[in-house]
Amino acid sequence: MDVLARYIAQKNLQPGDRLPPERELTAALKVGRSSLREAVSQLSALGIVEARIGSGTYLLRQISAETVYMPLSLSADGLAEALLMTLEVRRGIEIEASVAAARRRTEEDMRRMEVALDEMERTHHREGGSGKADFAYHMTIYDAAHNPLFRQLLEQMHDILERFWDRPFDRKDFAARSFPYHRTLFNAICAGDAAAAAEETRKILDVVEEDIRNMRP
Amino acid sequence: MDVLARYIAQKNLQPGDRLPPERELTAALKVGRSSLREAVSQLSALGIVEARIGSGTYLLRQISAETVYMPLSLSADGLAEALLMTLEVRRGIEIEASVAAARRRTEEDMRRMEVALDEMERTHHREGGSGKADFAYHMTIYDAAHNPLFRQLLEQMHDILERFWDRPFDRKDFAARSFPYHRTLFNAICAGDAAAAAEETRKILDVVEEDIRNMRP
DNA sequence: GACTCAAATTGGTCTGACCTATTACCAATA
DNA sequence: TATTGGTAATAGGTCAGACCAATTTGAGTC
Repeated sequence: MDVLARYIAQKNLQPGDRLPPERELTAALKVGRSSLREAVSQLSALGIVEARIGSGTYLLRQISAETVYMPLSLSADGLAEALLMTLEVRRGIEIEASVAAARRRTEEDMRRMEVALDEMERTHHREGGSGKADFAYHMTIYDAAHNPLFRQLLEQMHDILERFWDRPFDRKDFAARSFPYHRTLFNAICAGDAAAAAEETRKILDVVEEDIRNMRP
Repeated sequence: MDVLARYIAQKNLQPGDRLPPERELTAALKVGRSSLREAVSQLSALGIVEARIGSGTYLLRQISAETVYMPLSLSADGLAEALLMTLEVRRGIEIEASVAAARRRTEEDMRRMEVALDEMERTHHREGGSGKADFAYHMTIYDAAHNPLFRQLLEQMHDILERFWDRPFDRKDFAARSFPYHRTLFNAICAGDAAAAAEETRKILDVVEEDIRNMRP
Protein backbone atom coordinates (compact mmCIF):
# COMPACT_ATOMS: atom_id res chain seq x y z
CA MET A 1 0.00 0.00 0.00
CA ASP A 2 2.87 2.35 0.76
CA VAL A 3 4.34 1.78 -2.68
CA LEU A 4 1.02 2.53 -4.32
CA ALA A 5 0.45 5.60 -2.14
CA ARG A 6 3.89 6.89 -3.01
CA TYR A 7 3.14 6.35 -6.68
CA ILE A 8 -0.09 8.34 -6.45
CA ALA A 9 1.62 11.14 -4.55
CA GLN A 10 4.57 11.22 -6.92
CA LYS A 11 2.31 11.39 -9.98
CA ASN A 12 0.57 14.28 -8.25
CA LEU A 13 -2.88 12.88 -8.93
CA GLN A 14 -5.77 15.06 -7.83
CA PRO A 15 -9.14 13.99 -6.41
CA GLY A 16 -11.31 12.82 -9.29
CA ASP A 17 -8.38 11.68 -11.40
CA ARG A 18 -8.34 8.13 -12.66
CA LEU A 19 -5.53 5.78 -11.74
CA PRO A 20 -3.94 3.69 -14.47
CA PRO A 21 -5.67 0.32 -14.98
CA GLU A 22 -4.52 -2.45 -12.68
CA ARG A 23 -2.67 -4.31 -15.41
CA GLU A 24 -0.59 -1.24 -16.12
CA LEU A 25 0.07 -0.51 -12.47
CA THR A 26 1.36 -4.03 -11.91
CA ALA A 27 3.96 -3.36 -14.60
CA ALA A 28 4.82 0.10 -13.28
CA LEU A 29 5.14 -1.00 -9.66
CA LYS A 30 6.58 -4.40 -10.50
CA VAL A 31 4.18 -6.37 -8.32
CA GLY A 32 1.71 -9.10 -9.07
CA ARG A 33 -1.89 -8.21 -9.63
CA SER A 34 -3.14 -9.79 -6.39
CA SER A 35 -0.75 -7.72 -4.31
CA LEU A 36 -1.69 -4.57 -6.17
CA ARG A 37 -5.37 -5.31 -5.73
CA GLU A 38 -4.88 -5.79 -2.00
CA ALA A 39 -3.22 -2.39 -1.83
CA VAL A 40 -6.03 -0.79 -3.83
CA SER A 41 -8.65 -2.46 -1.67
CA GLN A 42 -6.95 -1.08 1.44
CA LEU A 43 -6.95 2.44 0.05
CA SER A 44 -10.55 1.87 -0.91
CA ALA A 45 -11.45 0.80 2.63
CA LEU A 46 -9.78 3.97 3.88
CA GLY A 47 -11.91 6.08 1.56
CA ILE A 48 -8.90 7.29 -0.42
CA VAL A 49 -9.88 5.64 -3.65
CA GLU A 50 -13.01 4.32 -5.33
CA ALA A 51 -13.01 1.48 -7.84
CA ARG A 52 -15.74 1.50 -10.48
CA ILE A 53 -16.08 -1.71 -12.38
CA GLY A 54 -15.63 -1.33 -16.10
CA SER A 55 -14.60 2.28 -15.70
CA GLY A 56 -11.50 2.50 -13.55
CA THR A 57 -10.23 3.43 -10.12
CA TYR A 58 -10.58 7.04 -9.06
CA LEU A 59 -8.83 9.11 -6.43
CA LEU A 60 -11.19 10.55 -3.84
CA ARG A 61 -8.81 12.33 -1.47
CA GLN A 62 -5.37 13.70 -2.02
CA ILE A 63 -2.60 11.83 -0.27
CA SER A 64 1.08 12.36 0.26
CA ALA A 65 3.87 10.19 1.52
CA GLU A 66 3.35 11.57 5.03
CA THR A 67 -0.40 11.04 5.16
CA VAL A 68 -1.40 9.32 8.36
CA TYR A 69 -4.47 7.13 8.52
CA MET A 70 -6.77 7.12 11.51
CA PRO A 71 -9.47 4.53 11.01
CA LEU A 72 -12.26 4.64 13.57
CA SER A 73 -14.97 2.08 14.04
CA LEU A 74 -18.12 2.51 16.00
CA SER A 75 -20.54 -0.14 17.12
CA ALA A 76 -23.68 1.48 18.39
CA ASP A 77 -27.25 0.33 18.87
CA GLY A 78 -28.81 2.08 15.96
CA LEU A 79 -27.82 5.06 13.94
CA ALA A 80 -29.13 7.65 16.37
CA GLU A 81 -26.72 6.43 19.05
CA ALA A 82 -23.84 6.56 16.57
CA LEU A 83 -24.87 10.06 15.57
CA LEU A 84 -24.92 11.25 19.17
CA MET A 85 -21.52 9.75 19.84
CA THR A 86 -19.93 11.41 16.84
CA LEU A 87 -21.73 14.61 17.72
CA GLU A 88 -20.10 14.58 21.13
CA VAL A 89 -16.67 14.34 19.56
CA ARG A 90 -17.62 16.91 16.97
CA ARG A 91 -18.66 19.32 19.68
CA GLY A 92 -15.21 19.23 21.21
CA ILE A 93 -13.46 19.79 17.91
CA GLU A 94 -15.90 22.39 16.69
CA ILE A 95 -15.70 24.48 19.83
CA GLU A 96 -11.92 24.45 19.67
CA ALA A 97 -12.09 25.45 16.01
CA SER A 98 -14.28 28.42 16.84
CA VAL A 99 -11.89 29.45 19.61
CA ALA A 100 -8.94 29.23 17.25
CA ALA A 101 -10.85 31.15 14.59
CA ALA A 102 -11.63 33.93 17.07
CA ARG A 103 -7.94 34.22 17.82
CA ARG A 104 -6.50 33.92 14.33
CA ARG A 105 -9.10 35.13 11.81
CA THR A 106 -7.81 37.61 9.25
CA GLU A 107 -9.69 40.31 7.37
CA GLU A 108 -9.90 37.95 4.42
CA ASP A 109 -11.36 35.20 6.62
CA MET A 110 -14.04 37.52 7.94
CA ARG A 111 -14.96 38.55 4.41
CA ARG A 112 -15.36 34.93 3.32
CA MET A 113 -17.31 33.99 6.44
CA GLU A 114 -19.72 36.85 5.92
CA VAL A 115 -20.33 35.93 2.29
CA ALA A 116 -21.13 32.34 3.30
CA LEU A 117 -23.28 33.50 6.21
CA ASP A 118 -25.31 35.84 4.00
CA GLU A 119 -25.82 33.07 1.48
CA MET A 120 -26.94 30.73 4.21
CA GLU A 121 -29.39 33.24 5.64
CA ARG A 122 -30.87 33.90 2.21
CA THR A 123 -31.32 30.17 1.60
CA HIS A 124 -32.87 29.80 5.02
CA HIS A 125 -35.43 32.55 4.43
CA ARG A 126 -36.20 31.32 0.94
CA GLU A 127 -36.50 27.60 1.56
CA GLY A 128 -37.09 27.40 5.29
CA GLY A 129 -33.87 25.48 5.85
CA SER A 130 -30.29 25.58 4.74
CA GLY A 131 -28.15 22.43 4.54
CA LYS A 132 -25.35 22.76 2.05
CA ALA A 133 -25.10 26.49 2.68
CA ASP A 134 -24.97 25.89 6.41
CA PHE A 135 -22.12 23.45 5.97
CA ALA A 136 -20.29 25.83 3.65
CA TYR A 137 -20.50 28.53 6.29
CA HIS A 138 -19.04 26.26 8.95
CA MET A 139 -16.21 25.38 6.59
CA THR A 140 -15.22 29.02 6.35
CA ILE A 141 -14.91 29.03 10.14
CA TYR A 142 -12.68 25.96 10.07
CA ASP A 143 -10.50 27.68 7.52
CA ALA A 144 -10.33 30.80 9.66
CA ALA A 145 -8.87 28.65 12.43
CA HIS A 146 -5.75 28.30 10.27
CA ASN A 147 -5.27 24.70 11.33
CA PRO A 148 -6.02 22.38 8.40
CA LEU A 149 -6.76 19.48 10.71
CA PHE A 150 -10.06 21.04 11.74
CA ARG A 151 -11.38 21.15 8.21
CA GLN A 152 -10.07 17.70 7.37
CA LEU A 153 -11.60 16.06 10.40
CA LEU A 154 -14.97 17.80 10.34
CA GLU A 155 -15.37 17.53 6.58
CA GLN A 156 -14.76 13.81 6.67
CA MET A 157 -17.02 13.22 9.65
CA HIS A 158 -19.74 15.11 7.84
CA ASP A 159 -19.26 13.09 4.65
CA ILE A 160 -19.35 9.77 6.45
CA LEU A 161 -22.41 10.60 8.51
CA GLU A 162 -24.27 11.75 5.44
CA ARG A 163 -23.50 8.51 3.66
CA PHE A 164 -24.99 6.48 6.48
CA TRP A 165 -28.01 8.65 6.84
CA ASP A 166 -30.69 8.45 4.21
CA ARG A 167 -32.42 11.53 5.49
CA PRO A 168 -29.68 14.06 4.98
CA PHE A 169 -29.15 17.03 7.19
CA ASP A 170 -31.02 19.38 4.91
CA ARG A 171 -34.38 18.41 6.29
CA LYS A 172 -36.50 21.49 6.33
CA ASP A 173 -36.80 21.89 10.06
CA PHE A 174 -33.65 20.09 11.19
CA ALA A 175 -31.68 22.24 13.60
CA ALA A 176 -33.66 25.26 12.41
CA ARG A 177 -33.61 26.69 15.92
CA SER A 178 -29.85 26.97 15.71
CA PHE A 179 -30.21 29.49 12.92
CA PRO A 180 -29.82 32.75 14.92
CA TYR A 181 -26.68 31.50 16.66
CA HIS A 182 -24.82 31.40 13.37
CA ARG A 183 -24.70 35.17 13.19
CA THR A 184 -23.89 35.62 16.88
CA LEU A 185 -21.05 33.16 16.36
CA PHE A 186 -19.85 35.20 13.42
CA ASN A 187 -19.91 38.35 15.53
CA ALA A 188 -17.98 36.68 18.35
CA ILE A 189 -15.26 35.46 16.00
CA CYS A 190 -14.96 38.85 14.35
CA ALA A 191 -14.71 40.49 17.77
CA GLY A 192 -11.95 38.06 18.66
CA ASP A 193 -13.97 36.93 21.68
CA ALA A 194 -12.91 33.30 22.11
CA ALA A 195 -15.15 32.59 25.08
CA ALA A 196 -18.23 33.91 23.31
CA ALA A 197 -17.34 31.96 20.15
CA ALA A 198 -17.14 28.78 22.21
CA GLU A 199 -20.46 29.56 23.84
CA GLU A 200 -22.30 30.22 20.57
CA THR A 201 -20.86 27.07 19.01
CA ARG A 202 -22.07 25.08 21.99
CA LYS A 203 -25.56 26.53 21.56
CA ILE A 204 -25.67 25.42 17.93
CA LEU A 205 -24.60 21.89 18.73
CA ASP A 206 -26.99 21.65 21.67
CA VAL A 207 -29.85 22.30 19.27
CA VAL A 208 -28.52 19.66 16.88
CA GLU A 209 -28.26 17.15 19.70
CA GLU A 210 -31.77 17.86 20.90
CA ASP A 211 -33.16 17.44 17.40
CA ILE A 212 -31.39 14.13 16.97
CA ARG A 213 -32.82 12.93 20.26
CA ASN A 214 -36.34 13.99 19.30
CA MET A 215 -35.94 12.25 15.98
CA ARG A 216 -35.45 8.86 17.53
CA PRO A 217 -38.29 6.34 17.23
CA MET B 1 -15.74 -7.65 3.54
CA ASP B 2 -19.31 -7.61 4.77
CA VAL B 3 -19.51 -11.39 4.56
CA LEU B 4 -16.32 -11.77 6.55
CA ALA B 5 -17.43 -9.17 9.11
CA ARG B 6 -20.73 -10.98 9.53
CA TYR B 7 -18.86 -14.25 10.01
CA ILE B 8 -16.68 -12.74 12.74
CA ALA B 9 -19.67 -11.20 14.46
CA GLN B 10 -21.70 -14.38 14.23
CA LYS B 11 -18.90 -16.51 15.64
CA ASN B 12 -18.76 -14.01 18.50
CA LEU B 13 -14.98 -13.68 18.29
CA GLN B 14 -13.39 -11.47 20.90
CA PRO B 15 -10.40 -9.13 20.54
CA GLY B 16 -7.25 -11.26 20.67
CA ASP B 17 -8.93 -14.32 19.22
CA ARG B 18 -7.44 -15.90 16.14
CA LEU B 19 -9.45 -16.21 12.97
CA PRO B 20 -9.46 -19.53 11.16
CA PRO B 21 -6.66 -19.81 8.59
CA GLU B 22 -7.38 -18.34 5.20
CA ARG B 23 -7.70 -21.73 3.51
CA GLU B 24 -10.41 -22.75 5.96
CA LEU B 25 -12.23 -19.44 5.70
CA THR B 26 -12.40 -19.76 1.92
CA ALA B 27 -14.21 -23.04 2.42
CA ALA B 28 -16.50 -21.68 5.13
CA LEU B 29 -17.41 -18.52 3.25
CA LYS B 30 -17.37 -20.19 -0.17
CA VAL B 31 -15.14 -17.59 -1.81
CA GLY B 32 -11.79 -17.76 -3.51
CA ARG B 33 -8.68 -17.01 -1.57
CA SER B 34 -7.97 -13.75 -3.40
CA SER B 35 -11.36 -12.34 -2.53
CA LEU B 36 -11.02 -13.43 1.07
CA ARG B 37 -7.58 -11.89 1.28
CA GLU B 38 -8.90 -8.60 -0.08
CA ALA B 39 -11.56 -8.60 2.61
CA VAL B 40 -8.99 -9.38 5.31
CA SER B 41 -6.68 -6.68 4.03
CA GLN B 42 -9.52 -4.17 4.17
CA LEU B 43 -10.30 -5.08 7.76
CA SER B 44 -6.61 -4.86 8.44
CA ALA B 45 -6.43 -1.36 6.95
CA LEU B 46 -9.35 -0.37 9.18
CA GLY B 47 -7.49 -1.59 12.23
CA ILE B 48 -10.04 -4.33 12.93
CA VAL B 49 -7.70 -7.21 12.37
CA GLU B 50 -3.98 -7.89 12.36
CA ALA B 51 -2.33 -10.56 10.22
CA ARG B 52 0.84 -12.12 11.58
CA ILE B 53 2.76 -14.14 9.05
CA GLY B 54 3.24 -17.74 10.08
CA SER B 55 0.98 -17.31 13.07
CA GLY B 56 -2.47 -16.30 11.94
CA THR B 57 -4.89 -13.42 11.75
CA TYR B 58 -6.05 -11.91 15.01
CA LEU B 59 -9.05 -9.79 15.90
CA LEU B 60 -8.13 -6.42 17.38
CA ARG B 61 -11.53 -4.79 17.87
CA GLN B 62 -14.93 -6.29 18.31
CA ILE B 63 -17.28 -5.74 15.40
CA SER B 64 -20.92 -6.36 14.71
CA ALA B 65 -23.06 -6.25 11.61
CA GLU B 66 -23.96 -2.63 12.33
CA THR B 67 -20.43 -1.39 12.93
CA VAL B 68 -19.85 1.95 11.27
CA TYR B 69 -16.39 2.58 9.85
CA MET B 70 -15.05 6.10 9.92
CA PRO B 71 -11.64 6.22 8.29
CA LEU B 72 -9.92 9.58 8.65
CA SER B 73 -6.72 10.63 6.95
CA LEU B 74 -4.58 13.55 7.94
CA SER B 75 -1.84 15.14 5.95
CA ALA B 76 0.59 17.13 8.02
CA ASP B 77 3.48 18.86 6.37
CA GLY B 78 6.16 19.86 8.82
CA LEU B 79 6.47 17.92 12.02
CA ALA B 80 6.87 20.68 14.55
CA GLU B 81 3.76 22.54 13.43
CA ALA B 82 1.88 19.28 13.07
CA LEU B 83 2.43 18.54 16.73
CA LEU B 84 0.86 21.78 17.83
CA MET B 85 -1.97 21.36 15.34
CA THR B 86 -2.86 17.92 16.59
CA LEU B 87 -2.57 19.20 20.11
CA GLU B 88 -5.16 21.86 19.39
CA VAL B 89 -7.57 19.25 18.09
CA ARG B 90 -6.69 16.96 20.96
CA ARG B 91 -7.52 19.69 23.44
CA GLY B 92 -11.05 19.97 22.08
CA ILE B 93 -11.63 16.24 22.17
CA GLU B 94 -10.01 15.73 25.53
CA ILE B 95 -12.02 18.46 27.22
CA GLU B 96 -15.23 17.02 25.85
CA ALA B 97 -14.19 13.57 27.05
CA SER B 98 -13.64 14.90 30.56
CA VAL B 99 -17.02 16.60 30.47
CA ALA B 100 -18.67 13.38 29.35
CA ALA B 101 -16.81 11.43 32.02
CA ALA B 102 -17.97 13.84 34.73
CA ARG B 103 -21.55 13.24 33.60
CA ARG B 104 -21.49 9.50 33.06
CA ARG B 105 -18.82 7.97 35.29
CA THR B 106 -19.94 4.96 37.30
CA GLU B 107 -18.64 3.66 40.62
CA GLU B 108 -16.60 1.13 38.71
CA ASP B 109 -15.11 3.86 36.51
CA MET B 110 -14.07 5.89 39.55
CA ARG B 111 -12.42 2.85 41.07
CA ARG B 112 -10.41 2.18 37.95
CA MET B 113 -9.45 5.84 37.55
CA GLU B 114 -8.21 6.01 41.12
CA VAL B 115 -6.10 2.87 40.74
CA ALA B 116 -4.47 4.33 37.63
CA LEU B 117 -4.01 7.71 39.26
CA ASP B 118 -2.35 6.21 42.32
CA GLU B 119 -0.04 4.19 40.13
CA MET B 120 0.84 7.28 38.14
CA GLU B 121 1.57 9.32 41.25
CA ARG B 122 3.77 6.57 42.64
CA THR B 123 5.73 6.39 39.38
CA HIS B 124 6.03 10.15 39.36
CA HIS B 125 7.45 10.32 42.88
CA ARG B 126 9.77 7.38 42.29
CA GLU B 127 11.16 8.29 38.87
CA GLY B 128 10.47 12.01 38.63
CA GLY B 129 8.17 11.56 35.64
CA SER B 130 5.41 9.27 34.52
CA GLY B 131 4.79 8.51 30.84
CA LYS B 132 3.06 5.21 30.30
CA ALA B 133 1.30 5.49 33.64
CA ASP B 134 0.12 8.97 32.76
CA PHE B 135 -1.32 7.71 29.50
CA ALA B 136 -2.97 4.76 31.23
CA TYR B 137 -4.67 7.14 33.63
CA HIS B 138 -6.02 9.27 30.80
CA MET B 139 -7.34 6.14 29.14
CA THR B 140 -9.46 5.34 32.17
CA ILE B 141 -11.00 8.78 31.81
CA TYR B 142 -11.82 8.14 28.15
CA ASP B 143 -13.45 4.88 29.13
CA ALA B 144 -15.45 6.63 31.83
CA ALA B 145 -16.89 8.87 29.11
CA HIS B 146 -18.73 5.79 27.78
CA ASN B 147 -18.21 6.85 24.20
CA PRO B 148 -15.76 4.53 22.45
CA LEU B 149 -14.81 7.19 19.92
CA PHE B 150 -12.90 9.15 22.53
CA ARG B 151 -10.58 6.32 23.35
CA GLN B 152 -10.04 5.34 19.73
CA LEU B 153 -9.29 8.87 18.59
CA LEU B 154 -7.01 9.84 21.43
CA GLU B 155 -5.25 6.47 21.50
CA GLN B 156 -4.47 6.74 17.82
CA MET B 157 -3.43 10.38 18.03
CA HIS B 158 -1.09 9.40 20.81
CA ASP B 159 0.34 6.53 18.76
CA ILE B 160 0.88 8.74 15.75
CA LEU B 161 2.53 11.52 17.73
CA GLU B 162 4.85 9.03 19.37
CA ARG B 163 5.76 7.48 16.05
CA PHE B 164 6.72 10.84 14.61
CA TRP B 165 8.56 11.88 17.68
CA ASP B 166 11.80 10.14 18.49
CA ARG B 167 11.98 11.67 21.92
CA PRO B 168 8.95 10.06 23.53
CA PHE B 169 6.73 11.76 26.03
CA ASP B 170 8.24 10.02 29.02
CA ARG B 171 11.06 12.49 29.24
CA LYS B 172 11.75 13.13 32.86
CA ASP B 173 10.59 16.71 33.03
CA PHE B 174 8.10 16.76 30.16
CA ALA B 175 4.79 18.25 31.30
CA ALA B 176 5.83 17.67 34.88
CA ARG B 177 4.07 20.85 35.92
CA SER B 178 0.76 19.32 34.85
CA PHE B 179 1.13 16.67 37.54
CA PRO B 180 -1.05 18.22 40.28
CA TYR B 181 -3.92 18.84 37.87
CA HIS B 182 -4.36 15.11 37.36
CA ARG B 183 -5.77 14.68 40.82
CA THR B 184 -7.91 17.81 40.68
CA LEU B 185 -9.30 16.49 37.41
CA PHE B 186 -10.06 13.19 39.09
CA ASN B 187 -11.87 14.99 41.90
CA ALA B 188 -13.90 17.07 39.47
CA ILE B 189 -15.00 14.01 37.51
CA CYS B 190 -15.94 12.13 40.67
CA ALA B 191 -17.93 15.15 41.87
CA GLY B 192 -19.73 15.19 38.54
CA ASP B 193 -18.62 18.77 38.02
CA ALA B 194 -18.39 19.05 34.24
CA ALA B 195 -17.21 22.67 34.19
CA ALA B 196 -14.40 21.98 36.64
CA ALA B 197 -13.39 18.86 34.72
CA ALA B 198 -13.14 20.92 31.54
CA GLU B 199 -11.08 23.54 33.35
CA GLU B 200 -8.59 21.07 34.84
CA THR B 201 -8.18 19.32 31.50
CA ARG B 202 -7.46 22.64 29.86
CA LYS B 203 -4.79 23.35 32.48
CA ILE B 204 -3.04 20.06 31.73
CA LEU B 205 -3.01 20.65 28.00
CA ASP B 206 -1.84 24.23 28.42
CA VAL B 207 1.22 22.91 30.21
CA VAL B 208 1.83 20.37 27.46
CA GLU B 209 1.53 23.03 24.79
CA GLU B 210 3.92 25.34 26.58
CA ASP B 211 6.48 22.56 26.98
CA ILE B 212 6.28 21.67 23.32
CA ARG B 213 6.82 25.30 22.37
CA ASN B 214 9.83 25.59 24.66
CA MET B 215 11.20 22.41 23.20
CA ARG B 216 11.34 23.68 19.66
CA PRO B 217 14.76 24.56 18.21
C1' DG C 1 -28.16 13.50 -35.17
C1' DA C 2 -29.78 9.69 -32.39
C1' DC C 3 -29.88 4.99 -31.73
C1' DT C 4 -28.08 -0.01 -31.72
C1' DC C 5 -25.06 -3.36 -30.90
C1' DA C 6 -20.59 -5.57 -30.80
C1' DA C 7 -15.77 -5.17 -29.33
C1' DA C 8 -12.47 -3.45 -26.18
C1' DT C 9 -11.54 -2.02 -21.65
C1' DT C 10 -11.60 -2.51 -16.69
C1' DG C 11 -12.41 -4.10 -12.18
C1' DG C 12 -13.88 -8.70 -9.72
C1' DT C 13 -13.19 -13.65 -8.83
C1' DC C 14 -11.16 -18.19 -8.87
C1' DT C 15 -7.46 -21.64 -8.99
C1' DG C 16 -3.11 -23.43 -8.14
C1' DA C 17 1.51 -22.94 -7.37
C1' DC C 18 5.45 -21.36 -4.68
C1' DC C 19 7.89 -18.48 -1.01
C1' DT C 20 8.98 -17.20 3.77
C1' DA C 21 8.25 -16.57 8.62
C1' DT C 22 6.40 -18.78 12.58
C1' DT C 23 4.99 -22.53 15.37
C1' DA C 24 4.83 -27.34 17.00
C1' DC C 25 6.83 -31.46 17.68
C1' DC C 26 10.15 -34.78 18.79
C1' DA C 27 14.36 -36.86 19.36
C1' DA C 28 19.10 -36.17 20.95
C1' DT C 29 21.74 -34.32 24.57
C1' DA C 30 23.43 -32.46 29.02
C1' DT D 1 14.24 -34.31 33.82
C1' DA D 2 15.07 -30.17 31.41
C1' DT D 3 17.08 -28.11 27.57
C1' DT D 4 18.50 -27.92 23.10
C1' DG D 5 18.40 -28.45 18.08
C1' DG D 6 16.48 -29.51 13.95
C1' DT D 7 12.62 -30.81 11.07
C1' DA D 8 7.93 -30.86 9.56
C1' DA D 9 3.55 -28.63 9.52
C1' DT D 10 1.18 -24.34 9.47
C1' DA D 11 0.02 -19.72 8.09
C1' DG D 12 0.22 -15.53 5.73
C1' DG D 13 2.42 -13.14 1.28
C1' DT D 14 3.16 -13.14 -3.68
C1' DC D 15 2.71 -14.39 -8.39
C1' DA D 16 0.67 -16.02 -12.81
C1' DG D 17 -3.02 -17.10 -15.75
C1' DA D 18 -7.62 -17.74 -16.89
C1' DC D 19 -12.30 -16.31 -16.92
C1' DC D 20 -16.51 -13.32 -15.55
C1' DA D 21 -19.42 -9.07 -15.57
C1' DA D 22 -20.17 -4.28 -15.97
C1' DT D 23 -18.98 -0.24 -18.39
C1' DT D 24 -17.26 2.37 -22.04
C1' DT D 25 -16.21 3.10 -26.74
C1' DG D 26 -17.01 3.46 -31.42
C1' DA D 27 -18.43 1.86 -35.82
C1' DG D 28 -22.46 1.19 -38.30
C1' DT D 29 -27.32 2.08 -39.16
C1' DC D 30 -31.62 4.35 -39.41
